[in-house]
Amino acid sequence: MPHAEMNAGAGVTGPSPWDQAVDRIRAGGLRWTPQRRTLIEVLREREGHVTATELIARCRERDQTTTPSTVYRTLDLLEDLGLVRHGHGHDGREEYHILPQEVHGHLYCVGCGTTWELRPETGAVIVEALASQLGFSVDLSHVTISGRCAGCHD
Amino acid sequence: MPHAEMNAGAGVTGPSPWDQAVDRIRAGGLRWTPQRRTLIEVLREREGHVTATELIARCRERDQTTTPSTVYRTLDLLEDLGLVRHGHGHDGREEYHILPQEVHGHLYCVGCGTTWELRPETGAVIVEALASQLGFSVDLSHVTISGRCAGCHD
DNA sequence: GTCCGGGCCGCAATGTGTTGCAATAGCGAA
DNA sequence: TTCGCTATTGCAACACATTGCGGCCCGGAC
Repeated sequence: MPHAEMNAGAGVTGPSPWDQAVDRIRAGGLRWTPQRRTLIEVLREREGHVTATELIARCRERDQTTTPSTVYRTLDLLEDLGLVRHGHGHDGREEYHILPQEVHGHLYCVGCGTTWELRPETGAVIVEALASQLGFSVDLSHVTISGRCAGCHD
Repeated sequence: MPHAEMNAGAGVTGPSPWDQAVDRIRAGGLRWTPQRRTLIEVLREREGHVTATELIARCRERDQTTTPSTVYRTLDLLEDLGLVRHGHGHDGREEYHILPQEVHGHLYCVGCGTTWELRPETGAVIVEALASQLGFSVDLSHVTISGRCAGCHD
């Protein structure tokens, strides 16, 4: 029985990290469950940022019996594997960054409500400033900076 | 009947902003209530950062009947008056900054759990970087940056 | 001193995130 | 294939934050 996922394009650029998820999970003596499968299916269809609430809703579309606690715990697990990262949006709600190819911070505009990713070179300025002045090593992935974007100056 | 608060040291450095709170509130047609009095008494004993939860607990020490909703609404009111500012801590919980003399961001160390205020000159670097590169004007008061402090590098 | 209007309080309900616990079920071993 | 260990689930309860609403009481008017 052919199964599309079994030969997921393992090209020169590398296979989708999600394809390794099953093995990575099992490698730690952890288990591959339907609930985890559902969440990962949802995640691989999306990119960028998602709120926990949205993920729960999408999982429930596929599996009515999805419970929040399971989703949160699975997300914790995936974060340990580096497949997602969580941060807090401008209002303090949990936000998950899917497949962070590179660690980045976020900007939130209180004017238009948009969220942008912080460009690496801009983030670097912040990281370096704090490192040199205070010896503080920033974890950019957890940073959301509020303010007003260029188009929203009152 | 002498009342200590009536002549609170209005010296050259200016009276405590809290002393003006009553008038500021009344000036807007708003009311001076026992609940608001309790919260302000709690606030004036503290400085720096407090979580909403802690404030509620301290209010309850003085007044068993304190309810969360009242505290949150009073804090909103005080924020309008500029007496407090709220932000989100590293874990997304509400944190209130008492009497922000100057707007400042925060650093949180995931190693030791300490929170520091961001020195103005360091904050300025961040503000300027984002302003010049992206035209984004940062509201530092709402920023909490996570990472590891100098003493916690694994 | 009393009245009256509207701001405010406390309750209750909702949404979001977290945790303890008993029962379930994945998966390696026999 | 069956067994057994234990990771994981789902429930329930809790914690924090927020909001709507009926009734209360602050404070100015008389």
